[in-house]
Amino acid sequence: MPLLMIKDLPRYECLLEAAKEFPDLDPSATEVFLHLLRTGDEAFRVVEAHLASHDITQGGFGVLMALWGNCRRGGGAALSPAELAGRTGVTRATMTGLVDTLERAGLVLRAPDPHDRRMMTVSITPRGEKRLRNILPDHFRQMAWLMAPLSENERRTLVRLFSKLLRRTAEDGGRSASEAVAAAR
Amino acid sequence: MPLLMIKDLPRYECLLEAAKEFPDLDPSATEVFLHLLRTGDEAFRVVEAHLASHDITQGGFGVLMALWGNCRRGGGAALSPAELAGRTGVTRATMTGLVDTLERAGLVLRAPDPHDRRMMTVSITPRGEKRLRNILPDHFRQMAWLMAPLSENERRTLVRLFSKLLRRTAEDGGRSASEAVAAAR
DNA sequence: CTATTCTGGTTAGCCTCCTAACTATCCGCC
DNA sequence: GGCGGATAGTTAGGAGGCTAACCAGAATAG
Repeated sequence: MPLLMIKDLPRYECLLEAAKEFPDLDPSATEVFLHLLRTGDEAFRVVEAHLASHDITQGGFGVLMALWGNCRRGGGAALSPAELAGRTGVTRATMTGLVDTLERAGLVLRAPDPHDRRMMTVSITPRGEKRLRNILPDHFRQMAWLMAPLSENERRTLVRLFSKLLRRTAEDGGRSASEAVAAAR
Repeated sequence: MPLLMIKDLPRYECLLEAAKEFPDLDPSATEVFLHLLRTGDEAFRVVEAHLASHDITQGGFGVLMALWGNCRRGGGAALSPAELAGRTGVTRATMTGLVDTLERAGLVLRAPDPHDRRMMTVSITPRGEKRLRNILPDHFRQMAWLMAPLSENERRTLVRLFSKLLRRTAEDGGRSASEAVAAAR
């Protein structure tokens, strides 16, 4: 999510002033929105840099985690590309490319599904699992380091507020947020 | 920031269990981290979709906002690509491509700098400004809609906690977070 | 049992983003 | 005044993301 808007977040007074010209501008909403995107982006870049030092991308890491997690919780050792795409929030076409890359690196294996000849199964290789176990401890430490400034109470608060926002984006099923905004006029 | 980890955030009990195997895993830190990335991603996608309906990308929008904002606050009507790259948090190489696209669409104009022949100046065209004024009201409404579930108090809290996290990622100047993590072992 | 429709994976083409290298220009220093 | 280092913009090459279109196989309708 690089390049969200501007790197230096505007001061609140600037937002108040801009709101005079744009009556639709809600200063506090804008401020928290910009902070959210900026903070998410920063956190994302930190872990992305860490993963890059282990020669793996965010996308590849997500796929490996999905496979490994599924395996560990007894869901079977393999998943179809469509299932992986659904779990990682990416299109099937993108998943093809990700699995290509991972397969080239020997971290993952593609095999035809014996029951349905349209389907493939993707499974993590021992090498992929080893790579993952190599990355994870640092990865966890990094998340802990990033969140260290927050007390347990503050963390609970954040999760609660995030959940509120996630319900917002998830709500109104087929109706997109744009439509909802348009309808509110 | 698409594909951050997994679409369905793990339940807290799962994190507690995983922490038994990985002593470095801080369950509450992991939980808030995942929620942060997920929420940021959702919010990002919402506005991205809205901007796409106006035939503009996040990157292009950021550039236009930087130019327009700079102009409005009396900083002059034009900025150099390097300056734009700095403000939007993108590399100079990326900015070349973004300005290319915007120039093709007639929203922006490139001109040589009269004082320094290495430099270019990028300025927003009337058409670009018109496009922006066309987008902004909906854009502001969208941010307000997304943040509507939060009270003013909750918004203040969020901004305060985000600021804490931003200080964390910005701190330790040259030293990267990875190194800090490594040093903490 | 055939025809239509649906579904899974891939391909093609585009955009954004990156790093690394290159070119042109400016600047400071001897 | 000229030479080396810094700086601005671009180019080249790669990866990830998307949509749209395609093809093979499966499911369903009649």
